[in-house]
Amino acid sequence: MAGTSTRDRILEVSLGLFNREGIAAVSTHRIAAEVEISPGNLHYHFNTKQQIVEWLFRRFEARVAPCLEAAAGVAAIDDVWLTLHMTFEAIDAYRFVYRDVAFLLHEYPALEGAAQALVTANLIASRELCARLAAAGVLKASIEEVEMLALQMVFTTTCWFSFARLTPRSGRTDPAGPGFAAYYTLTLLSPYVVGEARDYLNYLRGKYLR
Amino acid sequence: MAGTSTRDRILEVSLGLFNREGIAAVSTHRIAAEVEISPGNLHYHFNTKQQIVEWLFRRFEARVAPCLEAAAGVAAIDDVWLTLHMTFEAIDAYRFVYRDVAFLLHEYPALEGAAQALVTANLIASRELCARLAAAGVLKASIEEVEMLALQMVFTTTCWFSFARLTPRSGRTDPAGPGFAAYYTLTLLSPYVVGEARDYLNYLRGKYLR
DNA sequence: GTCTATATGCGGATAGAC
DNA sequence: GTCTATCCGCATATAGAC
Repeated sequence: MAGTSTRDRILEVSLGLFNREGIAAVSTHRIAAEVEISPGNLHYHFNTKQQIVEWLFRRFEARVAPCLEAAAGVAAIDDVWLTLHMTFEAIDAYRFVYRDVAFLLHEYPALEGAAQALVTANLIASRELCARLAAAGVLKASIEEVEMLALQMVFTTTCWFSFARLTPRSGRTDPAGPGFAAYYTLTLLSPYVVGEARDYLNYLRGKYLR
Repeated sequence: MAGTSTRDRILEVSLGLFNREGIAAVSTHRIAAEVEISPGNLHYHFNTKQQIVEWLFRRFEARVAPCLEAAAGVAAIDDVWLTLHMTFEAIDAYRFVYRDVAFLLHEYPALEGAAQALVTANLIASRELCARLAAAGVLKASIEEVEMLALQMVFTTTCWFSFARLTPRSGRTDPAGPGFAAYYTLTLLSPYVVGEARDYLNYLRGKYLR
């Protein structure tokens, strides 16, 4: 963090603030103060707040892309486990994006297309993941069931952290962490998993519950 | 709408604007203009914007309560169908609440407890719904599976409409409507439903798909 | 209950010196 | 690249007449 450019520090700090408090609640003055530069200097690097948001969004896309690639290449339950973890960690790192999506898209309409494209890409990758598992005999599901499973997975990756904020932190398992999110998603798959793969899946799920 | 009091008209109009554009994007001036009264008059009825939001939130709670009661009293697939419809219509009518939850709770911390309580109540009702279906032999699921099913149902009712906004409107089925939301939720249940109840459930699901 | 007029503050963005 | 100082506009909230 010491040798990084001011520009990068602005992005880092903005990301942290946006994730914690939401885009709407964080002013450019606030960002400048946190980076320990003047508002004028902030403006030198990014003319508008929107530009900061858009840069962070692009970084988010770049961070998610390999997750989708990994998802589309899955062949066994183990890969699913790995993929889910990658994906949830990426989304958690940029949770400001889905934190208040409606607000984000309303305020920055330019992102609407990109956001929908991301969900669509996610949907395609998840569909592919399910189809491959079905082809490998790990999953037993009709075309329609695969379609719905993919939808369930994308819905979960997109919205889980928003939801987790509303659930009471009960005991050991924290639903707001990537671990529980992955556990939840594996559970969606479980009714359709057959044979010994199912035992292994349940073993993995058990590990999350501790 | 003609004979209603100014106070009620303010709430009605605010609800509409909040649902459509989000709380953050709607100013009190805007509300006053839409109701066709002066900002000063608006202030006479509600001292702060927060008061409007809190009143609407209480109305939302009142609207949801009977849905939870109905859910906890379910005994057959038909009742699930009815309950889901009621619930999604209620949430759709007050969709501003979950539209940008994080923002809502950050801006109006007083609502945080109430919002979490609502989710908890929803969780209890959904758990009861699943347990009753299991007892009636409609559902075959372990305790842990019932727990996860309930969680899935609550997650869906809470976040579905936020997510639907991100999906491309493809052809006939509009994922942003209460109908598709109910269809989606029934699908979550389906792997655990046994016997002729399953056929009936699939028949119901088919109706949504047209 | 309803209005007009206004106070107050904050957030985004800019100008211009160093 | 970085600063200080400042403008502009909007949103919340208020004062006081009718």
